[in-house]
Amino acid sequence: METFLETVSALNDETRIKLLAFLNLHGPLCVCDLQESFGMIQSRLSRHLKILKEAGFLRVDRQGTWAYYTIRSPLDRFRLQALEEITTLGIDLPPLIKQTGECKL
Amino acid sequence: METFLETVSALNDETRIKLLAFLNLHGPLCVCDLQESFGMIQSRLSRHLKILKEAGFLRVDRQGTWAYYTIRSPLDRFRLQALEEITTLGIDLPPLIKQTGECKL
DNA sequence: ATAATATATCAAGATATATTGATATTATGA
DNA sequence: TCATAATATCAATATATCTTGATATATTAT
Repeated sequence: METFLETVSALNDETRIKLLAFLNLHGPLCVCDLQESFGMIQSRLSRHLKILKEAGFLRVDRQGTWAYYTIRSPLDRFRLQALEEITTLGIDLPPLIKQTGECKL
Repeated sequence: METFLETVSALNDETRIKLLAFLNLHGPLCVCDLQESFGMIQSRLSRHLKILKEAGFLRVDRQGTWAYYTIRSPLDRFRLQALEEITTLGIDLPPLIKQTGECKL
């Protein structure tokens, strides 16, 4: 119950649904890439990414000061089903803006 | 997106998860049966049932003053997956207290 | 029509969640 | 060590959601 509610609660936000769809599409991205792509302030992104991570959807890999977020693999059954559902929604996502090398936002 | 969010939002509450599990187990029940079984006040139940109904999980059949709520059938894919997930959670539910004939709460 | 029952809705207060701007943390490089 | 860049966290405010008690609606029986 606890876990299910945490999963569902994490999904209960448009921003986070878009982040899941976007990361599912574009693989590991650092916060500043997402910041650029979504035109969203950093603290807001960090918060949502943390919620998705703690709910078991995302994995973080740190490389220096960068934090690369990815869809966690393997996802358990229900989280995977939710993600699959999200991919069928035809959500329109912003274009990917990826920093090459340094970020300097 | 709209629909998905409504579905997820409906699932984002412990009371509603229990109601889904309970109705899935015990078939059509009227509000006063649920009221007795859960020891919950009527306005609270009505509200949660309405949310579940509007999110596509429940169907209501009116017979006189009674309103019988059931899991809607067929459920679409994701809602069904969510319900199946709920049934695997081993949630402990109250015993069913069913009114025979008149209700008179 | 009136009374009684089942359910729905509303208003108010309580609690949770989201957003923003500011500050803290951590790692890198000069 | 100091400065800078990337990320995380915090405090304040705004917004949404839940709960309760009161009231409204609708149906049945008298």
